[in-house]
Amino acid sequence: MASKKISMAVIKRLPRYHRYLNYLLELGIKRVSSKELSTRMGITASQIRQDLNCFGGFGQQGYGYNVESLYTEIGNILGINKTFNCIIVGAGNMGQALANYGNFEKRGFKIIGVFDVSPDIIGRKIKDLEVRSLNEIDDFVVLNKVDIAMLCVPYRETAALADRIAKLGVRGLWNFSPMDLKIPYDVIVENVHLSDSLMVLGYKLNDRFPRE
Amino acid sequence: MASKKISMAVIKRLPRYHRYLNYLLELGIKRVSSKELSTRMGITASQIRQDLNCFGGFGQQGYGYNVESLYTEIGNILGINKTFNCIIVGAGNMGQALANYGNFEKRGFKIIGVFDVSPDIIGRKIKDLEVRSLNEIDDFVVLNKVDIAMLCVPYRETAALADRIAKLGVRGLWNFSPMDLKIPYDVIVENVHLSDSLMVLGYKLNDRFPRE
DNA sequence: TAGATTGTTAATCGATTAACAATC
DNA sequence: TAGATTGTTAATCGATTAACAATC
Repeated sequence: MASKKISMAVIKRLPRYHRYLNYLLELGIKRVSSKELSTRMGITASQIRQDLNCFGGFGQQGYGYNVESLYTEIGNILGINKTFNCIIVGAGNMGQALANYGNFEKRGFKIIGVFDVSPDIIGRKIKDLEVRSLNEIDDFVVLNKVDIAMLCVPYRETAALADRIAKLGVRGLWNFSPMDLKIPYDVIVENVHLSDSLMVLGYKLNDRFPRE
Repeated sequence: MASKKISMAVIKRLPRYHRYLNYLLELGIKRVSSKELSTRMGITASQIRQDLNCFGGFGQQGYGYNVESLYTEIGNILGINKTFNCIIVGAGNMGQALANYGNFEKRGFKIIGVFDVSPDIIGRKIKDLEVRSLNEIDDFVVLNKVDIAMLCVPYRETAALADRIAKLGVRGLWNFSPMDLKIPYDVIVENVHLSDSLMVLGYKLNDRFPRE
């Protein structure tokens, strides 16, 4: 599962394939051709075959793909069989939403700690985790080999906190602040820029349904 | 602001430009060249000029771009001077997070209603909005000319609700469920697939820091 | 004016699609 | 075997980058 040079365009489609295959699996469908998947997903069959072949020949001529094994394969490529230790930094609504969202755990993202600064929140339980003081974060990260920090703190605090956490050896940051983090450590940052997404929606709406 | 055929690649970069320009503005910087912006953003100067020229010549040879006016122009392109009436459907943690997040309002996305099914939540106040029963949603949407519905309901309920809401004339859906909505109405759907994003982070981590 | 930097065209690069031989 | 469908190569399309004349 090491690095060749798969393009990001391909990688970003993998979770979507994974979702669709999971859905087919739930429907009890055993095999699927690139053509059928193409119709369902609105992607060309060519692209599907091209994408899958980046990782190996999962299909069989004349038959198509076995849904279950393809699902498993893509899961493996995405590494959902491996576990990541995750912490949530900032237990506001967003942090709580993430903590309560069970789907991450299923995919190998285990939330082992939640941190906040507010005395009102510290000590409260979210699911089975007690919210800890941010003061404890440094020791916690080192002691528990935290892989990923999910940053749900206010804008102003994000940059400094990201830096502090990265310095401790966390390798991935999942950033919910509307800023692009620049960090002088070897860290992978994945952004969830909600307002960017909403603004794109706004643009499309104005474009499709012009006003005035 | 009607449709030519600007590529999505360009549109998706606009919010980012907007953010950076806002930042420069806050720093009190008056002018910026594509070269300088390039260094700051990690995008080639060529691309910046190419992108901006999709919408018109905002710059001036020998000078560069006026930060404030470029910021305004991009804001206009994104339509943040126009208002969208938005509702939040599902007042769980995610819905509450969105309701409490002030940044959307600033960009023209006005949240005018929050809906839920749970009797525990209906009637509670989030900011200045009382959570309404989902039963009222149909009348509310029509009466208040709702433009955008932000869908934060559980997976199982999303598809049916999206359909119901789209039928009422809502034009944009901001979907937080891990599924691709297929809706037989003229509606624009923008997805925030959090688990997809997290899985991509996972992939990058396994790729950059292989284990076992 | 000379220097800087845009707007824009042309060249390159990468990603998507088409086509088809291989093969189950 | 005949039909179906993959894996893969080649063709096309689109997006990014380079180059430079126009011009402030």
